[in-house]
Amino acid sequence: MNQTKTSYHHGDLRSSLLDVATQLIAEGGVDALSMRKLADRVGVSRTAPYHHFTDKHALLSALAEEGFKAYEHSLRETMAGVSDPDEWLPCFAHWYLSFAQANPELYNLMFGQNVWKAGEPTEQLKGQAHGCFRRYVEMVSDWQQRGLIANDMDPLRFAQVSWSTLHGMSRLLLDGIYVDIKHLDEVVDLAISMFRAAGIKPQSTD
Amino acid sequence: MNQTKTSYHHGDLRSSLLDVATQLIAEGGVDALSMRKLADRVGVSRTAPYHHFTDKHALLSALAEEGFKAYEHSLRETMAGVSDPDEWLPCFAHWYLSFAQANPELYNLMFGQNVWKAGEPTEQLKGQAHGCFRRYVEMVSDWQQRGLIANDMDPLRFAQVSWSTLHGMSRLLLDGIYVDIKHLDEVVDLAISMFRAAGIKPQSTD
DNA sequence: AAACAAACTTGACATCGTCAATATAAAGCT
DNA sequence: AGCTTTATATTGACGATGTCAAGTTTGTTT
Repeated sequence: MNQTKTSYHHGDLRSSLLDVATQLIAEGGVDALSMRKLADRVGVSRTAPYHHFTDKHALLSALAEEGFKAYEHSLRETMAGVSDPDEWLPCFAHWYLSFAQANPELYNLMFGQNVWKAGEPTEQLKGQAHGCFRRYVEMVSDWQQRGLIANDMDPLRFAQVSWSTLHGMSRLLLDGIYVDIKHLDEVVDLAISMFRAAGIKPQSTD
Repeated sequence: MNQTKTSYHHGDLRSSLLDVATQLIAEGGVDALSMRKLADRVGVSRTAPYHHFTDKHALLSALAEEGFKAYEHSLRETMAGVSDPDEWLPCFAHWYLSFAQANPELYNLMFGQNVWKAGEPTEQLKGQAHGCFRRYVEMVSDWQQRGLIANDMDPLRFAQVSWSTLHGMSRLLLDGIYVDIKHLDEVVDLAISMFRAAGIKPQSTD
């Protein structure tokens, strides 16, 4: 499993880099990842990684891509185990926050400025992220057709708002602004009930 | 207005540093702010800033604190101009996103990992942030008493969820994940209607 | 005037991302 | 087989960064 690294050519540097990078990030956050330390850990010279990633930014993007794959895989696996349609929405919401909590650094990478703002995001990455979101919109449409949420809303808009809610909660949590993790489930539950109530008109006067 | 800087002692370094730092950040983001460049720009040696801020982190925290003051000031000013209670909630929501958009780098600082995760946040900063949130919870309570939103919800929980929504939208926008700024108002409007519908039970079978 | 503390400076160090030039190994062609 | 090309890895170097340590200048207190 480990690299033999007796020869000049490593043989499988690219994936080794990604592995060790994940490990380094898990140990001390994204800031703890430096190209030099990474190369050192893999057992290769400082600049060797640059033959596989043009940039540090490119490396991070690649990690984010893997994150999106893990995201979809985990999502699919979780949802597959839920047969009761009434549980789909709450299940998704709770799963989303669990995922963020379980992979905080990965989540940061996937949705952080690191990858999206500084230096244009890869086409591949953009595609993957958009794919994730598009699939979510489809889920929303499905929920609407099944009457789980109001169907007089633009599914895209509803997806945008609800995603924002989950993303915002995740961020507040991961960034350490929201320290009160004990009542997280309650917060998520209220969010879910708000999603369900969406589209219902409050009893108006006319 | 500009520093005279003929003497050895600057006289008002601390605030000059904050001013120029704000300027530098406005020019090229937080990443464009380096202690050395900052000192240089102010016309002082590299390490002079360290007599006023123990850390780069401390500097950023101080900036974030100013951000929170600006936040409250802007909020107060905006809300003061709205007499119709029905407009309070939508007004707040739209204002929130305007603020984030108008001061992207400041917003990043106020709610970003820079200040909250890496290196413990100052007590002062924590106090200010919590104060902001506490006041928001009070606003929510007020809305409930006026019947603008359902009053059978824990105001704290509602505040947490709605803040998450607004924060999440802001982040997606600022981080460049949400590119479609054209329809932002529509998204905010749906969020508002969801806030209003919250607490109302969907017509159930029993 | 002397002592002290605050504000500021220069010098230095380790770390970082990354370019250029070079060396080595593997693969392809004749 | 040898020769060439291409992919891969290395060392050296540069400029930038955050920040410590030791010294210098100024203002303040006694």
